Amino acid sequence: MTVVTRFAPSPTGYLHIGGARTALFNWLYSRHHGGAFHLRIEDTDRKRSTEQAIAAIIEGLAWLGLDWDGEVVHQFARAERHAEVARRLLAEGKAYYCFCTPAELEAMREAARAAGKPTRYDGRWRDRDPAEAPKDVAPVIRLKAPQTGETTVQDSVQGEVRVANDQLDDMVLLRGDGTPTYMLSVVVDDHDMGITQVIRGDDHLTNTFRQIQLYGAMEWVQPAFAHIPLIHGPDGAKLSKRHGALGVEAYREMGYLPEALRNYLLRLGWGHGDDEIIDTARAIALFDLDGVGRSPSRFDFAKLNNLNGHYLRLADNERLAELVRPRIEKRLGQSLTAEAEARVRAGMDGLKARAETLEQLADNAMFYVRPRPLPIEDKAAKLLTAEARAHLRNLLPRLAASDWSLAGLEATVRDHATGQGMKLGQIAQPLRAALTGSLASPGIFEVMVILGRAETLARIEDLSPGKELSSPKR
RNA sequence: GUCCCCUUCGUCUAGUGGCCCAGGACACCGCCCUCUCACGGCGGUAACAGGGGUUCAAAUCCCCUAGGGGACGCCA
Repeated sequence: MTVVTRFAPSPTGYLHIGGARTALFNWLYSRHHGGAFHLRIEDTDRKRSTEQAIAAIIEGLAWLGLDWDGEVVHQFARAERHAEVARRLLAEGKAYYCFCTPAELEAMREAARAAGKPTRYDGRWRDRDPAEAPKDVAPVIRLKAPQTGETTVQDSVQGEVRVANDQLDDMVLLRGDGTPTYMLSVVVDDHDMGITQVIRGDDHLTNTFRQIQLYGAMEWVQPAFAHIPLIHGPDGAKLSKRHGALGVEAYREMGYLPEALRNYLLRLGWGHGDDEIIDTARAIALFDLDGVGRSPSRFDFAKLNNLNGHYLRLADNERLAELVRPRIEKRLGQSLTAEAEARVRAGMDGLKARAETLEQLADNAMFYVRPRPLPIEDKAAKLLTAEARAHLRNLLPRLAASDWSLAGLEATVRDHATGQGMKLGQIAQPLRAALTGSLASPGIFEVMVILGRAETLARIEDLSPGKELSSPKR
């Protein structure tokens, strides 16, 4: 049987990180099995669904590189089909009208809770004559669910889970205004779309029992289910905006690469032996449901950062230059000159080796593009004592005459240091402070080569007596 | 409250009765490399929630307790 999966978010907000992982697992599963992956927007809640949310979900998936097959299915557009199923159930006596008002239901739940009983609908209209119906209440249609026996889910992740049918009440299929509920819509759509494997968050596990009852009533074959554990925040509580429940676009803004996020999300809740670094091609080859764990996992930025650093080092320099340019320009407050941009490109190998995110990459690249006089960080300024500056001034004529290459500059500076009875570090560090304004940077000879002779000499001359140190603008 | 699920280093996980006085990765700490910072290499600290069983043998099977999570809508 061909595998067909789907990702079915409700467009009431951004594509959050848990949804992204659910989408990834569905995508990987279908790709692994050579099947299809569909995107269905569950917009049956008209009040909360927005176009912006739909756009955010689609953009998020596209950025993550998760492509779907066929057209996007908008659930609400299929409302008439869903209603038709409800009416059929009604005609077959497998569903019934319920004339309870919301207030009445609320009172019912209130009373049950107070009595310490489960807060379920009591089925008061299940066998009642509709002739007794109040005239001013638009009825809902409820499923006449089995009241004895039990319902079992064979879950590909959680195993066999069973619940007594008397724990489940008669769910609403069609609302008073004639629109279908989520429970009805998912089942009908999953059936009509030929979904073979439903992979979704664990929070849907208990819904599954009711959905299985609906499959039973319609005499449809049910798909296989896989409920993956939820993602929690660093403190173990449900993921909230505080920790990592941000939209994927937020991760994009923080400077993460989609391939890094994919790898991170894959390993969150899924494992394959000792493998950690798994690119997408390998993920497709390896992914299967038996590798999915059963317990919730916590979101850990430290690990994401590490992984992102790994993929940053692997990334193409041209691509990184494009990605980092707007971040640099934002810091600079103006567009990059062609010369500045050329420096960033030339220095990319050295820069990307020292960054974990594009934001850090941009921070670290600033010394290449800032106009003179270069702002000097406090710690770097402290290193530029009068004595250190004197050493740098003495070096000036030799630099002016040096061969301007990695090897040539190193030879020049080493020779100078030795001549002064100093270690290389004693001159290299002040040099670094003067040229980058910082105590940490790419190799100093690489920096000099990329900066060029004129700029290098000028930055050193900026430190001459009488010239004030420029402090960093924050 | 009712029902369901989960529980191995701080975190993500490997482990499906003997190969485990528990392996890998991130983080952390040392050392090496070294012009700094990273990278890389080497080493270290650190876990089977607790208690009962079953078995020659349990992280692995069973029961109980505790803790955590999820679901109980005319939301999805």
